[in-house]
Parts: sequence; structure tokens; C-alpha cells
Amino acid sequence: MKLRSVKGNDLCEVTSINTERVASVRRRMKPEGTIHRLSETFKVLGDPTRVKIIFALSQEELCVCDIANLLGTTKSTVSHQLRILRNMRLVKYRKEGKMVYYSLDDRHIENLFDEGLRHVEEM
Amino acid sequence: MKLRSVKGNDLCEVTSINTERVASVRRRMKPEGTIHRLSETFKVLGDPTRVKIIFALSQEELCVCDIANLLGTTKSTVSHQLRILRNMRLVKYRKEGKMVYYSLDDRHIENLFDEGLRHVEEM
DNA sequence: GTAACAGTTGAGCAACCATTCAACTATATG
DNA sequence: CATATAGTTGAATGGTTGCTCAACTGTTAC
Repeated sequence: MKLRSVKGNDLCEVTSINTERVASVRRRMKPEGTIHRLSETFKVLGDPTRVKIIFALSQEELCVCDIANLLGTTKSTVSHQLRILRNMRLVKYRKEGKMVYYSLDDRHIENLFDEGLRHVEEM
Repeated sequence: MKLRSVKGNDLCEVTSINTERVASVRRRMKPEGTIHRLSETFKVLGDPTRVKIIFALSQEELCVCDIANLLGTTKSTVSHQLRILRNMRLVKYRKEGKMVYYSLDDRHIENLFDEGLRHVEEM
């Protein structure tokens, strides 16, 4: 009969690991803040609606209604996603009367976006 | 008193939009499959645990136990995430006795990863 | 003033997801 | 054979998230 798992048994604390290799990687490991910002950046791009919005804005400055029309969705949905992109400083906006025009605010993100596009288009 | 919202009222079907600009973007819009694969690719990178794993494997070939030790988490957690990376063809593995050594399987993903790293480190 | 429209926002909901736990396979060792 | 270790896997769980709906703000036009 198998013994019940001891807590921490799964943690590889004292078992045979390549301590040297692990230590070497640990030294070079990026700080927690960098990891967090990096994964957050990728996460924002990890949604088809936001991908479409970013692609659209990389081509033209557009108002919320334009984007909603383009994607075949509601202004509400677009507005919610634009808020996320705004919080991440990926888009900026400009008010003109009752219209709000959005455009990309981050040249870096276009490089990242294009690199991703190149990745999936070479398959 | 405000009238109840009519269904589709939010869809911008007949309202004043920049039809020309929208049509131009629509022509250039990437196909649905490309959008989907692109957002899926970014989504995989949108988790701190997977980011750490990918960074680690970009430095060294490592077994599951090494990675778990490095991240201070369990083999189970690492194994679950490695399965996702395996399904996306981002990592490959090599068995040696009861050990399983993982390494990156996609040169493109390193470019994408580095581009993201450059993005967050210039802030 | 009222009406219409662009856009925002919060609540609610359903789907998704990362981790934990437990059980399992497989290999190595005695 | 039994035991220990490396790794995988399925179920359960708690947290997250994207969309919908309804109500709201603000601006333009009448």
C-alpha cells in the first residue's frame, strides 16, 4: 500500500538535481518585477479582440464606433478592451466633439506585434 | 424618461462612421486564423510561471525537477505548464532514464521573448 | 428644453485557467 | 520482490476574464 504523500514531497528540495546548472540559471533569472511586467504585456496581446484592435490602430486612427463596426461587435465590448489597452499605455486617444479617436501610443508594441505576426505567418 | 435600448442599438450599423477608413483597414485585416494563432501565441507567454520556464530553458536544458526547484514550486505545476508549452511546440524533451530534459524547440519564440524583454526593460 | 448619438461604466454571468491534491506510471536501486 | 524518485495526469477549486445588458455622461442638433 502506498504511503500518503508527505507535504513538500513534490518540491524537489533534497533530490538529485543539477545544482550547478540550476544555480547558474538562477543567477541570470530576471527579477520578479520584470517577469511580472513581461507576462502582463504578453497577456494583453493574448486576446483575439485586442489583437484585432491593435492591428486596426496600427493602420489607422479610429473612433470607437469604427472599431466596433470593423470587428462586428458592440461599442461596449470595444470600450472595455480599450480601457485595458489605455491602462497599459498601449493606446492614446483624442476627443473631437462627441467622438473619441484612438491610436497606438507605443512604438515598441508594434515591433512586438510584428514579431509575433512573423512567427505565426511562418508556419 | 429614457426609452429601453433597442437590440442592436449598440452595433453602429447605420451611424456616422468613417466608412472609407474602415473599409481600408478591413481590406488589410488579417484572416481569422492568423488572428487566432497570434493571440494564442501571446496568451501562452502571458503567464509568469511559463515566462520563467521559457527564460530558464533559453539558458539551459533542464529537467522538471530542476525547473521546480528553480521556481520554488511543485513538479506538478511545472509539468502542467510544460504540457501547454509542448502542445504549442515551444519546447521539446529528451528522456534519460527516469529523467526528462526539456529545452526550447522554437527559435522564433526566443526572438519574440527577447523583443518583449526589451520592451519591459526600457521603462 | 428634448432627442439622438458616441462613448463609458458597473453588475452579472459563463467560460476559462493556474494551482493543489491525490493517484498513477516508469525507471533505478537494493 | 519492495522502495524511492522523476514525472504525468485528472479532478476539484478558487480566481480571473471577456462579453452582455442596462444605465449613465456628454455633446450635437433641433
